[in-house]
Amino acid sequence: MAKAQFDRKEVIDKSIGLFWQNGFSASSMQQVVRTTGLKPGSIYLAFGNKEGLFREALEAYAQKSIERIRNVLDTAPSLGEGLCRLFEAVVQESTKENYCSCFLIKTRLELAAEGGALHEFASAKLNEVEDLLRSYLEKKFDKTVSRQRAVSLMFHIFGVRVYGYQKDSAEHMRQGLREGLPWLPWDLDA
Amino acid sequence: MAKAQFDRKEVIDKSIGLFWQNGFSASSMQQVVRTTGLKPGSIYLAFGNKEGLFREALEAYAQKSIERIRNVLDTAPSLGEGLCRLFEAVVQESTKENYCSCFLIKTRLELAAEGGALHEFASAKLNEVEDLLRSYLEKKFDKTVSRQRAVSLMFHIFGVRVYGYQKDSAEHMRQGLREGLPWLPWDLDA
DNA sequence: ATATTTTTTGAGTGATCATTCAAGGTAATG
DNA sequence: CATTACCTTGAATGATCACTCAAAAAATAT
Repeated sequence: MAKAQFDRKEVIDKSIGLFWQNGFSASSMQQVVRTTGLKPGSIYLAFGNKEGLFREALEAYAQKSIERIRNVLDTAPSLGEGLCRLFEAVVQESTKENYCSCFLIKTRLELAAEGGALHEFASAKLNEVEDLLRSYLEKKFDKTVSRQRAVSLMFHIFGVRVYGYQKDSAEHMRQGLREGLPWLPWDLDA
Repeated sequence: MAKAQFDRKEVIDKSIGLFWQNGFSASSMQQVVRTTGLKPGSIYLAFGNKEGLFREALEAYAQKSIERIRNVLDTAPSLGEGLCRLFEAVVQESTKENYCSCFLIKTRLELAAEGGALHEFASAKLNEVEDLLRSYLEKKFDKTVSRQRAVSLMFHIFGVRVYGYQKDSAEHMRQGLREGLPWLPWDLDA
């Protein structure tokens, strides 16, 4: 039995880069071949088809994202400060050269029409993020407030992810976040 | 001189439907041919290429959207109530069967990578919406507050547009909007 | 009517799409 | 070493892509 000669994680990471930037439709398998260095046959044996590879890439991205949220919230001195740090990281990310918003959000929007598995998967993962945030909020607030604020947090995540394409908008976004999330300890976070 | 035999507005409207739902890359010119009933030659004579048609469709969508915002805000009994009505309309829209988010937002996300004219155009129009909202806010609030709240309104618009794909979430979204936009007169709007 | 100008038609272009597969290579097993 | 089992290779497939163009039709101008 010959084992796969390529590093699967590496291939997935490169695929995340490609699909995240260009989306599903605008990424061709020939680009995947160029990006990963694999030949078509190897890709199809390992991942089935374009959707299979995209799915694994999206899955890996989602897992990393959710882990990062958990990690930041678990290590911060308080929930509020953790949330502020998460938002600051998203704002920071939007200032980079090749800003790409969020892979999950882009997939949710791009692939909603065909109602396919990828759209469902992206939606499920975004819901998972909301549930996670709510579970953290429920440590400090009652259920009703927690649910409301979880939705509000998602609005602001989506908001920053879309707004972030505007150049030099980081400071405006920080102001907007303070306006909509006044219950977070923005000033402690210096 | 023969005049065009098709109704340009009608063709644009049908193209809006197609491109809004599927995006640029996932909409083929053959679908455009089927949707509009025009033959390829006529389309290319009238609009140049796929990007030209997409651009006109996006332009028409943006104009309609901005006009609608103006209209609602001008006819409402107060600015706050007008804004509430706008949000309620967006929430309502998300409950429909073939919900498609917002054509401008989808374009901004889909076509950011190539940095092309269409991404720039969508971004410019979204900025125009923000400027419009700010100009209305400045009638009631000072410049600083108006700018902050305009950003906050955009966050919530983007938020609802992305969140809206979740089924049966209208009531949750309304709660989330109250949470993040407490300065709006939600209860007067019954 | 006739001439002129513009539009419509729809088959056809070469390029690129996702995907396949037979042949050759490589590693573990007996 | 031989066999087995899996992997890689890369040219080839048919479909579909955006787009073109010469000829027919249609509408105005004279």
